[in-house]
Amino acid sequence: MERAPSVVDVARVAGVSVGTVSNVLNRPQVVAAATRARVEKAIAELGFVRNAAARSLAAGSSRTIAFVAADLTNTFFLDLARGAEEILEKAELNLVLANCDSREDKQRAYLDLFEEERVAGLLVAPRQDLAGQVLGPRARGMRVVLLNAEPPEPGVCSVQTDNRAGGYLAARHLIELGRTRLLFAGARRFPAVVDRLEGARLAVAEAEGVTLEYLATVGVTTEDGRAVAESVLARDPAARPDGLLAGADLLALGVVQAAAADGSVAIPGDLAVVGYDNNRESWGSMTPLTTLDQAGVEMGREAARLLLEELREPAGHEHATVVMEPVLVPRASTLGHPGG
Amino acid sequence: MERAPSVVDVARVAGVSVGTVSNVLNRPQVVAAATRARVEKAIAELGFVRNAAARSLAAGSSRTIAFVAADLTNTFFLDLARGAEEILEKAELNLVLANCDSREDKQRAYLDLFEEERVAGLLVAPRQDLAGQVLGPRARGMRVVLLNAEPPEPGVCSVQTDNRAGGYLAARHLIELGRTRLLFAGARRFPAVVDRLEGARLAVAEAEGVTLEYLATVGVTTEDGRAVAESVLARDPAARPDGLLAGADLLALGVVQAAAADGSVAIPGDLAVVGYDNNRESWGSMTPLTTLDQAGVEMGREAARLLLEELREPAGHEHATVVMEPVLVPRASTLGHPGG
DNA sequence: TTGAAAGCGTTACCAT
DNA sequence: ATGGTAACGCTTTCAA
Repeated sequence: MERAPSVVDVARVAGVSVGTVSNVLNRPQVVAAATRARVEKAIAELGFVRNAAARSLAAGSSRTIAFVAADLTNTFFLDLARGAEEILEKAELNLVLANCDSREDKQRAYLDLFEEERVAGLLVAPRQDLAGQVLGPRARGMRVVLLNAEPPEPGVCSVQTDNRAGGYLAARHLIELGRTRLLFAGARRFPAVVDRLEGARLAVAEAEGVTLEYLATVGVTTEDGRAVAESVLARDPAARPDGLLAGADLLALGVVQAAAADGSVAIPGDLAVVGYDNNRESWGSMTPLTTLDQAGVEMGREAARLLLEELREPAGHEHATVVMEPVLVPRASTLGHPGG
Repeated sequence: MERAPSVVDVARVAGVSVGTVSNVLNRPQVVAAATRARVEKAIAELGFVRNAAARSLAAGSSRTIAFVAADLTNTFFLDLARGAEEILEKAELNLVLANCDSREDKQRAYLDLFEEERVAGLLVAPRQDLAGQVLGPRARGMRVVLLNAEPPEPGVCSVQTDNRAGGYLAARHLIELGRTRLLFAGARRFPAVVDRLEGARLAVAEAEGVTLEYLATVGVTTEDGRAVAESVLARDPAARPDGLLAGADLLALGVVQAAAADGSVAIPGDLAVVGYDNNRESWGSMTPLTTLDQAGVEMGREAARLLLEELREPAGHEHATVVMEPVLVPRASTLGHPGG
């Protein structure tokens, strides 16, 4: 356990030069079969493992991509990671993950870390109000693709979903079900939430006799959802909404849970609820949630493709913003029980 | 964007030697305030960012720890990561994550990757039947601590939960509620599941007139749970169990979902269900799940502490196996509705 | 307190 | 097809 064996040890044991060892490692075709065998034998005997640090230092480039995610507990982010991994794997690139836990300081720290590590590229699904943090690394030459966030300035690739369309679809769905008093709950500090609200407004404007109200929440957690339910339940029954658009699934889940616990508001009977995210964490919901699916895996794939493109042609690369359409997944929280 | 500025650029601009630059980076106390200021100014001007590869190559040690997880979609693993991060952060160590998606090849690949990267240490929460994969890296001198898995051989630290105790607690809980026909469902290829079953057997042996039956499943997913429900529903009502011990929460969740969809078996009325994991993904369950919580965050902390210890005293380090006690979290799937 | 120079383990290039 | 050698960017002696 002295010191890990290096290429020079391998070279010595195999009776060849270090250049040849490097060749069997990187361009096996150019080395004679017999020599290659000797080198491979030496590698096995010594238990030699390449030193990636030395490698990327000498080669001037790393083979790993980092994915910095705002919150990995939301399965949407993990779907993004999976999609990206799938594409990167084919390009023989590795993907490592970092979880920022929705904390500004962690996001900053991980971005710094990966910049120091000179990873080949950065996939960043930031806390939406903190997308600007990628500007520094970008300016210093890092390749970065943003996911699920508005590019803070042109010239950075991104993959987003059309949140306005999502909001529109959600509202339309409720309107088509005959709901007329809609309530949108969410935290305006998230740009995505603002867009969804706008989309919902659009759908309401197109309809006759439908109203839309906005209820501000602190965040978009289950707890925030319970607060929304409380606020709704506190109202005179006649003044209650009959359709709820939640800024996120967890928020919707909180509402559904609290409503069930209280018992005086039936879902979807009295109140139809639409979430957003298709977060697996809410899949087990008492009343399966109608939601907007953002096709996370496909977004991740797309982001990885964009990044690969930028890596391959650093020069003639067109910065693109890919916008994907969310799709409505109707379930019991608006449709009622499967049997009915 | 030519070439990133290096310490020698900084040194030139600041009018000092590279050694001095390195000193302000690593041992700021030893350099005169004035010089330090000049260097810091140069660093800011140039937008210098340390190269971690060069750093760990020269210093012979990295400042990052990798966490290789079998399946990050299970929030338990993310809790482990959080706990570890909390401790490592204080030691100025970074934590990067890798998701193996329960795939043997990915787990292998990530272990290889991090060994090549010469990370300072490895935290591995493997697929339980693949804990042996850490043996290679260990033998070559990597510091590794296993989480949630039996050490494949003595001499490797690990943090586990007492699965027998968990199984025992789960069964005892059902027995105390008066259930007498217990069914344990799970996949025996997971050592943890086997232990839980054993624990359950123990509790049953202590009780009068209680029977325990084992039902093999393919895995421990929601889908497997639905299959379990199907199998139970196919039986003559008199031959059905009245208490179910599931090998994991998702499995339990599937049972609950399928039972609700069918409607002929009330939970917990006809069948009380206990899960295992306290997986957040099942928190929204129609019937909140009674489960065993494994204190993931604390396990993560403990693993990180063990790893730090091993890093600090490579020599006189005692390999430890820390076993933590799971705690029963009783909820509606065994107790019935909160109001009743 | 600062400078000079020797590595760290690999790749890449130029000879051979 | 193979060998020799100069980088890569940093840390770490050791002297001054």
